[in-house]
Parts: sequence; structure tokens; C-alpha cells
Amino acid sequence: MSETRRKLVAAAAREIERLGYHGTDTNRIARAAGFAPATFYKHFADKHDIFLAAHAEWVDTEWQALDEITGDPETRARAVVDFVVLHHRRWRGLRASLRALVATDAKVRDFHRAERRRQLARMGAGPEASPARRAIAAILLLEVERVADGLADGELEALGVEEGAARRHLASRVVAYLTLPEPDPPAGAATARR
Amino acid sequence: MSETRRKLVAAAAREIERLGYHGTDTNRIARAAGFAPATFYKHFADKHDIFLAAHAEWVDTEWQALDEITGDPETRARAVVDFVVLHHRRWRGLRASLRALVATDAKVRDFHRAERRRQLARMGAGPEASPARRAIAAILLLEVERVADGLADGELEALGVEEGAARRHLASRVVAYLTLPEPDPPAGAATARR
Amino acid sequence: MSETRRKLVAAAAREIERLGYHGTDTNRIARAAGFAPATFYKHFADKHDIFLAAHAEWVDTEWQALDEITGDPETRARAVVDFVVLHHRRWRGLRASLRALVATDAKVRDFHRAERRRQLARMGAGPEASPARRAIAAILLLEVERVADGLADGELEALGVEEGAARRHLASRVVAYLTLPEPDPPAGAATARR
Amino acid sequence: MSETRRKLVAAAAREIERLGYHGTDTNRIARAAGFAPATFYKHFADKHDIFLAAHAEWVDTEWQALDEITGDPETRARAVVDFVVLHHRRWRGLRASLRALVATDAKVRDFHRAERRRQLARMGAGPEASPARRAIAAILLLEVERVADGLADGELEALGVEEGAARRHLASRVVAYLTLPEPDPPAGAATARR
DNA sequence: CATGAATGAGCCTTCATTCAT
DNA sequence: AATGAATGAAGGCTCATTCAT
Repeated sequence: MSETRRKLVAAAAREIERLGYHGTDTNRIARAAGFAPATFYKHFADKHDIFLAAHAEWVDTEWQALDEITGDPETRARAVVDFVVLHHRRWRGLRASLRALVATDAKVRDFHRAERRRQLARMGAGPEASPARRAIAAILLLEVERVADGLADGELEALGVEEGAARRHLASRVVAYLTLPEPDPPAGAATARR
Repeated sequence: MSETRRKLVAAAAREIERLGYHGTDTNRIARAAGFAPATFYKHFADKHDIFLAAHAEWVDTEWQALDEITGDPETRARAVVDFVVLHHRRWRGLRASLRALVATDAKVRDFHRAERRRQLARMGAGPEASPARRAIAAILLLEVERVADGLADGELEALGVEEGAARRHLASRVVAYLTLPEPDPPAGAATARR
Repeated sequence: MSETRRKLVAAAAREIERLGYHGTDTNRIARAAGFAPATFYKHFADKHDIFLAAHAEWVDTEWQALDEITGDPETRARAVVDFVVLHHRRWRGLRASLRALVATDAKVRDFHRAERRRQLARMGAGPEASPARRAIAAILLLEVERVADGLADGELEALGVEEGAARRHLASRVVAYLTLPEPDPPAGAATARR
Repeated sequence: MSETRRKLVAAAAREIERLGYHGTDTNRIARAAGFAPATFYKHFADKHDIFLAAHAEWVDTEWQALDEITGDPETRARAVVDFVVLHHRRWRGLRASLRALVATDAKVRDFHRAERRRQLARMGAGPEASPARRAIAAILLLEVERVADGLADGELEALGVEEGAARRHLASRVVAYLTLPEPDPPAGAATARR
């Protein structure tokens, strides 16, 4: 990936984080990256495109971080929750734009769903797993993400919910999932992780 | 509230549902309601304003419906989940715009949070409840809502999660909340709940 | 003149004074007078029309006041300057709108010129007077008015010109005019004064 | 300054001259200059902005022309009056808009006053001069300008004032100012005059 | 590859004005 | 006479996008 492209993606992430997808424009992003407006369109087909790139990078970062977490279920669960909340808090503007675009834009929606499928697979709840397990995993994913978002943008604080309580609650859910009787993992699960 | 205003709100809800907040414009909304552009601004200060009105009505409808649900915990839980999923499905575009605007627009955010506080209070988890109860209630709220959204826009289906499983899962969570040992309700709690 | 019309004119004068002709609108004027928008158009053909009415009243007031000033040239001159400055200061917004409209709007321009002719006639410099006298009178008129406007809206103050000096200067000009050898006044000059 | 900007300013001056500031719009101006609407906003922050630019250029032109006038007081005075009347006549619509905006718009007002101060300084009546001299100079400025405007838009003609008479009158005032005993100029006054 | 310069389409909003009652 | 309710037309300004260099 060219250096220019990388700078543009980084600038886009920052801009969208601060102002929202509909709050910035491609000219701003290009300028923020140190380029002229036209340069933007040498590297991205359109505005949606760079959003996808920025979000993909965000997901990559998350996966890498989660991959490095090890230990017994309780420890892992807490570490996972801590990281997820941190990551969502750092990029809450980007996340909010994702939620908006997923609803309006078919390309973003498809892209996001593909990411989700990979995520589930990494949790041992891919197509090969039982429907029940998939349901539990998927719901856990949504719950953790949603509560992390809620903590990130102050929604829970505004409701008088103490952050520690919310984190502990989430961690307990994660533990419950991690200690679920693991189904026979399909051979090659490791490679399925990306 | 004037008939015109009502028509405008209804048209706005439909338009935003179909095209998203950023996908329609005030002229379209006015025309869809059968009026000229200027009429819009006789009834709403600006575009945000009508969104707030449309969303407030959505929330009202939800509350009214939920208020009418009675029965034992299991029955109630199922009915609640059914209605919430239905309602979110019917208005997923509106909901998505809400999520986007809450992130970008301070006015929408404040408005939404006030609604949330009322919602929690209705669940017996207002400021007078214990922090633990508030946390559980708030998280349940987010989870149910998130999963309902996920079912509504096909996110879960795309993950191979069967809808019935997801609903049952949610219902079990709701039951758990409903059967939580109720804290000593402060005198006058009944009136405080609205 | 109907009471309603009078109220509308007064409201228009106030509104234009505060916000300028292009800064208010007919709905505001009507509301400020305590009426509905449509009422405005029962009494005035259009927005220009009420401006003309408001300005005509302003001129009437000026003429009435000036008519009451008597005394020897020096005394009269000072009184005239004092009043003119006061009147322009009180209504500087209205005056500014006049200046703008005279330039853009033919109706306002014609109306204003007719007023001016009457004014000159009152100064003994109507069509019957000598060209030289007419020139002097007209220029005096413009000068006094312009300097009064300049004092009224702080233009001269901003230039470090002391108000007293400006007034004295104007008064000396007025005295010069008043002590000009009066041409044989045409019989009936008194009636020509309106 | 870019060629595009220059064209836009020229077009704005022409448009405002013909139709008044409130009579044109930025789209028209852009089209008149041969550009699309959006181009306007690459060069000017808003509509006021280009007016300021157009007027500043008008003032520059005036100063340059006046700077080139030399000769004995009588000759200079006549030339000055001739030029000023010509310039005001050519651009009376622009001047009228200035008068309107100065009254309503703070930015235009401040800008205009700064120009005025420079003008006075050029006349040897800046802050260093005596109050009396400043008053005389300022009033002369307003008078000449006002009468030039009056000639320019036919106001004086409509009053039956012969143009030559008005010009001679003004010239005599200018001569009076030019032959005023010059105050001891502060050292460095020559440079201070621009 | 990067860009300077430009743009068509369109959005939000306003306002003078109308008309049935 | 007064009005409630409405509006067509337009105006200021923005933005994703293009193209010749």
C-alpha cells in the first residue's frame, strides 16, 4: 500500500472521528493528509471507499490486540473487555459513522457483514458450529460492542451507571462464553482466523 | 398539535425510514406530506427538529405498546421481545439515523438521553434504584435494543443466526430481569415511573 | 387613516430602524404591530409601500419641528442643526435604508425627489428662484443632511472629529444661507410651504 | 491575485452597479464572470466578502487618480471635483450599496471606516492634525462625496440645479481647503501619509 | 503521481405575497 | 376588517467529483 494512501486513510480516520462521516468532506481529508483534493480520487474510488479502508484498519488493530491476549478465562475476559472498551472509546466517532452507514449504504453494509462473519469464525462460531452456539456468540458480540459503545460515548455514564459495574457485567458474559463446552473444533480452525 | 404538523412528522418518518436522515431533504418531506417547502419551516425550526419529533413519536408508540403487555414473566418477556423486534424492524431506517445523529449532533444526543432516563425509570431502575440494578437494567436495555436492531436489518440472519434462537435468548434475559428480587420500592415509586 | 394602518407604519419604522429594510420582513412588521401577516397587505400594496409611508411621516415630523423654530439667524441656525442632528440620530437606521432604496428602487427614488423639491421650495429655492440660489440651497441641504447622518451613525466620531466642531461648522453654513440677500419672494410663498 | 478572482471582482462590481447588492446573487456574479456557482466560494468567504473587495478596488482607483493630479490650487480643485464626480457617476450603484451596507453590516462598516481614516490622513488631517483641521477635512470629504453622489444619480438635476454650478461650488470649497494655512507638519508627515 | 482549478447539482432556509374564511 | 395557513420562487452556500497539466 502506497505511503500516500496510508496517510489518506489515517487522515480520514482522524477527520471522521472528530466530525463524523457526514461532517467532513473529501477535500478536507486530502488537505489534512497533506495533499490536494484530486489526489484523493487517485487512491479511492469515492468517499465510501476510504471509510471502508479506515474501518478495516480499525478492525485489524482490534484483532491483533485480541490475538495477543492469553490466560485463564477470567483474566482473558477482563483483558478483552478492557481493550474493547478502550478501543471503542478512542474511536467512538468512527464507530458512530459506521453504525449510520451500515444502515444507509449497501456497500458498507456488505463489507461490514463480511467482517462480522470472520469475527464469529474466530470465536469458534462459524458456519461449522451449532446454530445455538452461533446465536450465543453473535449476541455476545453485539452486546459487548453495544455496551462498549455506550461506555465510550458517555451514554451509560449519563444514566448513572458506574463504569466498573458495566465492565464486570460484560466480563462475566465473556467468561460464560469462554467456558462454554467447546464443540469439536474443525481441523484448521487456526487458519480460519483470517 | 396541528393536522399539518402531524402530516409532516409522518412524512418525515417515512422518508427518513426509506432514505436516511442525510438521504432526504426538507423539501422532499414537505412535498411528501402534501405541502410546499416553506410550510415545513412554519412548523419546525430546522431539519433536526422534525427528526426529534419523529423519533419522539416512535418512542411514544413503543411505550404505549409495552404498557399494555401483561401476564406472567415468561409471557410478558416473549411479548416484549416480539414487539420490540417488530417495532425496530418496521423502523430500522429511522433507528439507524438516530444512531448516526446521536453521535454527531448534541441536541439529538441530549434529547435521546433524556428519553433513555425515562425508560430506565419505567423499568424501576431510575435514580432511586441501587447502582447494581441500574447497571443491569441499562445493559439489558442496550442489549435488547441492539439485538432487535440486528435482527431488524438482517445482520443476524447474515451471520446464520436463526431468528427464533435470538428471540428466545433475549426473552430469557428479560425474564431474568423481571424476576430479579425487586428492591424496596420508595414510597410513591408508581407515580415516579412516569 | 385607520388606526391599524397607523400601528403598522409605526411598527415598520421601529423594525426598519433596528434591522434595516432588508433586515426585516413584512410578517415581522405585522406581528410587531400586533396583526397577522395578511393584514399587512390589506393596508399596503407591498413592502416598498410601507417604507414610503414610514419615511413620509419622518419627513413630516421634521418639517413640523423646523417650522416652529424662530429667532435671529444665529439662533435659528443652531436650533435647526441641533434638531436635524437629533432627528437623524434617532432614526439613523431608517435613513440608511432610505439611502439604499433610493438607489435601487425607482418608486422610492421618485417619491424622495418629490419630497426634496418641496423642501427646496420651503427654503425659498424652488423653481422660481435663481439657478445660483437653487444650487446653493440644494448643496446646503445635502451637506447638512450628510453631516447629520455622519454624526448620527458615529462616522465622524470614528474619525476623531469632535461633535461640537461639526455642529458649529454646519451652523455657520446655515447662517450664511439665511443671511443671503433674499430674492423677491414670489407672492404666496407661505402657501408654497406645503 | 489570481485571474479568476480578478474576474469575479469585476463581475461583482458590474452586477452590483446594475442591480444593487441585494439585487444580485452570488450565482449570477459567478456566471457573469464565466464560472460556476461553486467557484465563487473558492475565492470569497461569502457575499459580503466580494463586496468589500469590489469597493476596495474602487477606492484604490480613486486614490491613484487623485494622486496624479497636480497644479495650482484652482486647477487641482477643478480636476479633483471633475474626477470625483465622474467616478461616482460611473459607479453610483456600487456606492449606493455601500451606503446601505455600512448601515446594516458591521464588517462593511469597519472596513469603510478604516478606508476613511486613510483618506483623511492623505489629506493631511490624520490623528496628528489639529481637531479643527480634522473637522474641516472630514466635513469637506462628506460634502464632496455627497454632492458627487447627488450629481451622479440625478438628484440635483431633478431639483433644477445646474451641474456646472454645483461643480464650481464644490471646487471653491476644495480650494478653500487647499489654501488653508498648513499646520506645522510633524516630522515624517510625508511618510505618514501613506 | 500529484495537483490547481473548477463545477453541477442540490440542500437548507427565507420571504413577499395570497386566499378562503 | 382581520386572519390562519400556506406557498412559489429563489438565494446563499456546500460537496463529491473531474480533468488538463
